[in-house]
Amino acid sequence: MTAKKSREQQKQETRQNIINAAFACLDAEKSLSSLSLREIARNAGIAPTSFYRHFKDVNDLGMTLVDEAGLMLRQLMRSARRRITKNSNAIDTSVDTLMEFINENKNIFRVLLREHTGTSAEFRSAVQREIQHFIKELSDYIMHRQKISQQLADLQSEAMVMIVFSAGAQALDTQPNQQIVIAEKVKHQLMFVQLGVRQFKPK
Amino acid sequence: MTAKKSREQQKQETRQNIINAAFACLDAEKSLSSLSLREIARNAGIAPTSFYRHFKDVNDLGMTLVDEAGLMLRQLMRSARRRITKNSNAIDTSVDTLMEFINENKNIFRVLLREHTGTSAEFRSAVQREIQHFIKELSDYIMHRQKISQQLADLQSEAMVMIVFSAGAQALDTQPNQQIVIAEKVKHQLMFVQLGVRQFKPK
DNA sequence: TATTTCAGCGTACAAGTGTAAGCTTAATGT
DNA sequence: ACATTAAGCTTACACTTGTACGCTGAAATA
Repeated sequence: MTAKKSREQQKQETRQNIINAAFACLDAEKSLSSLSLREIARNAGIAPTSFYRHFKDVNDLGMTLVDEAGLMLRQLMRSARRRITKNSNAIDTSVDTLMEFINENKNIFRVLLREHTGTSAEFRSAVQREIQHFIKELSDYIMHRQKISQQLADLQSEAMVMIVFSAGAQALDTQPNQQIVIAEKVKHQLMFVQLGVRQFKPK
Repeated sequence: MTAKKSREQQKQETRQNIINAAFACLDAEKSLSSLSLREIARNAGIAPTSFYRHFKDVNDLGMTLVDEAGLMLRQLMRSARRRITKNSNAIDTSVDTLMEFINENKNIFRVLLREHTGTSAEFRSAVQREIQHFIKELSDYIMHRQKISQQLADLQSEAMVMIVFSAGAQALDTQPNQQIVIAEKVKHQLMFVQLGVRQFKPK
């Protein structure tokens, strides 16, 4: 049986329904700016005007979605790093982890990719911030692992993230068998960057 | 005085007006999918329904815009390569040329960036095609210049283009003084890739 | 000169949008 | 026990959208 819900519990539940409905709507052919409040409400099973009880407007919801997506990505990184510390290749493990994430959370990754170059300056800078976090964490890891300067690690990290995200964008529109090809390609390209940095400032 | 125009001339002129109006509309906060036919018509100085005399729908116009934007980018590459062959650094010249282009044709570059991850699969693959052309031409140049295998040149070229485009995206939302920093950053990152490839397959 | 063609226009309509105003009803506070 | 609060609903309104239909007038063709 379903427990009786307090008012606050119920509200949080509805709020989460809205968020889930929005992520579900944000597929290959819907962006935050082309997503209507009514459409979200319909999918969340509430009346259009009830939306306002939870968010100021679609922009407000959008910021929440971006934050949530960014958070998931950072959590992913941590799990990937945990998988690495054995004797496995860091690049391979990271790429495989991210590719897996993208496939299992297509719409979440899509939000970040799409709004990164989207029509809302607010969303763009929010995504940019999330990506910077992503880069920063990788940079710290690289700096510690490869014993290079922070400046160099930042450059390497950013280059790598840009390459990986671009590959992710490709993967979103690609069948799983082709995705393996993309993953291999990316691993080589990341290797180039790593080797290049080592060469650039030897020891 | 204005010369009398033939019907065909007049039609082409109006068509071009529509294209120009559309590019003008596609600023920081308008994408092809959020751009309405009526808005374009308004800006082109024609009645909404007159639009149909020139394009089947906004999608049709969009494909034309993507093609045109891609063409400009390829022409740019050729001019950049012409500037290189002296004794200047290939990377520096290419980056500077592209950055210049982006600043002088913000909306044109924006269309490519935005529709690359946009909500229309048709646009996405059209932009992807244009980028592939871009990559291919750079790859040929690299292969010839650095005497490496085509496979390696393709990988290097793609990595470089992804890095440069990402930087371009950043530059679009950045003041000119900060753009110089971005340009310097990109040049280093491209150098990493170049050095890495050389290292990966020495000679 | 008479006929045909067709770019551009005005009108009209159905569908979808954001959101204001006010009601209902059940959980909460006193 | 009663009063208050607030999530969710229905209704309503002013807009914007794409596009079907039919007209006009001038250029092209015969």
